[in-house]
Amino acid sequence: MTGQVRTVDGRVAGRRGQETRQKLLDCLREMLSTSPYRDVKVIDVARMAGTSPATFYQYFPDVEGAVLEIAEEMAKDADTLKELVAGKSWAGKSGPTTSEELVDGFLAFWRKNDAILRVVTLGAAEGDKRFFKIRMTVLNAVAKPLAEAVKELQAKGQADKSLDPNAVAGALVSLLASAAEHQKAFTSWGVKVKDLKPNLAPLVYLGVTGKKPPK
Amino acid sequence: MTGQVRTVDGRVAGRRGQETRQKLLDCLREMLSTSPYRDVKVIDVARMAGTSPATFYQYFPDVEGAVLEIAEEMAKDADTLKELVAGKSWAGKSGPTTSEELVDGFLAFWRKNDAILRVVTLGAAEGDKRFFKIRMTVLNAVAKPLAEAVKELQAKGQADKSLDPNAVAGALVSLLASAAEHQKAFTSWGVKVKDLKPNLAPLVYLGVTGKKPPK
DNA sequence: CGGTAAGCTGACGGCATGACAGGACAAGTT
DNA sequence: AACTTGTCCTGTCATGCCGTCAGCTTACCG
Repeated sequence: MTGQVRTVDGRVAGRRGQETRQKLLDCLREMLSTSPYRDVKVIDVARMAGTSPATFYQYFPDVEGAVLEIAEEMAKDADTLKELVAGKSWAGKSGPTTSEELVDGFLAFWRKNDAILRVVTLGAAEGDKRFFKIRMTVLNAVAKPLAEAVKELQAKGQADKSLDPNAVAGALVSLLASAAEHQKAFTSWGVKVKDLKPNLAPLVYLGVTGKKPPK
Repeated sequence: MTGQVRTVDGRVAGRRGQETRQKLLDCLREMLSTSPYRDVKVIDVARMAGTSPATFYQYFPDVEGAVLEIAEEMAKDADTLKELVAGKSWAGKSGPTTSEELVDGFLAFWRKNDAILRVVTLGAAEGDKRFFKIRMTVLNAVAKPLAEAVKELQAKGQADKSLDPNAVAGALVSLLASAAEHQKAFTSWGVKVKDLKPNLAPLVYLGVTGKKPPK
């Protein structure tokens, strides 16, 4: 099914090898969250994992390759984000609740993976297709069901039909991603972290339904 | 007034020196837009500028230092973004126009400086205060006047007072920044680049005024 | 024309990269 | 216990970039 884990030179990795490999990934992850991406060196990761640079190169072609690995793992995890929107109702009083839970869940996910997402975001912005794809996987977990919700509301005549559902959903997800990545910016605008959710949620509701949230 | 340009070892740069310095900055800028940030090396920049690495280190402490220089230049330029919002009306038919011009102007600015902004965004996300400050300067050029506009509308009773004007303005600017940086994502959602403006503008209008744009 | 400061680079030690061959190790076989 | 086999790790090496310095060249000025 899933091809076995292999070393760069084609050998199949056994139990011990996979452990080392995993430890390297863990250390890299740790490294990414403590130092600037540009300064992450193979030798530091190897040292932290109690092994040598040569070992690192047995399992990964370079730092980027290992980062991609971590990112793909995270992308799988992003599947759980779907639940935040799929099957939820935007009608009546439950609408604002749906919106709040979406904002909350999304911010939590981003915060949990912020270091790796930073690198993914950069890679995607730089035009790297592999990183772009991973970023889309994460965003789509929310954007796709969100676009569906908008479509449904439009069909029922409860939302502005002149807007492209995909564009609206995409914009809202972009907003959430940006807000999550740069929470500090909001702090400097005088918006406390705990006020982020109550302020973003109405905007999401507004975007999806096109009308003010009911009190 | 503005302290003269100085080399790393304290000498004042003369005409010729400033030219070399500028050429290095130009080449670095070029480099940033063609290769991943992580792979930009001093030696490549120097080679492109027809000089030696040692010369680079005369004018800049490292790559990051030079990038900061470029970014600060751009931040000054961002002052023009203020005109997009300051003194503009959100009432009646002019509201949607204001919104469209804002989206258009902002996207254009971002596109023009996308390479350097990518790095600034990364630096800010990584917690580097210098990059964070520069990013805030750019965003504030739009966010500050936008927050003022929201405040005014709230005072006139034309907008929802339960929302924090700073939060709303910040969120909208974040949205624009994210959309600008990841236009490709929208393409992959089936939203063409030329459809970006007509789809983002109503959202901005909606966020600022809290109501649907008039036809 | 000589003095002074600016401007540039060759050269160097130091460190990261990336490849390889060979030794250590675990587990099963005879 | 000796042997075999395949996995796993590392010492070592060539290469290339980093960042610094001494020293050479160039420009300007009295």
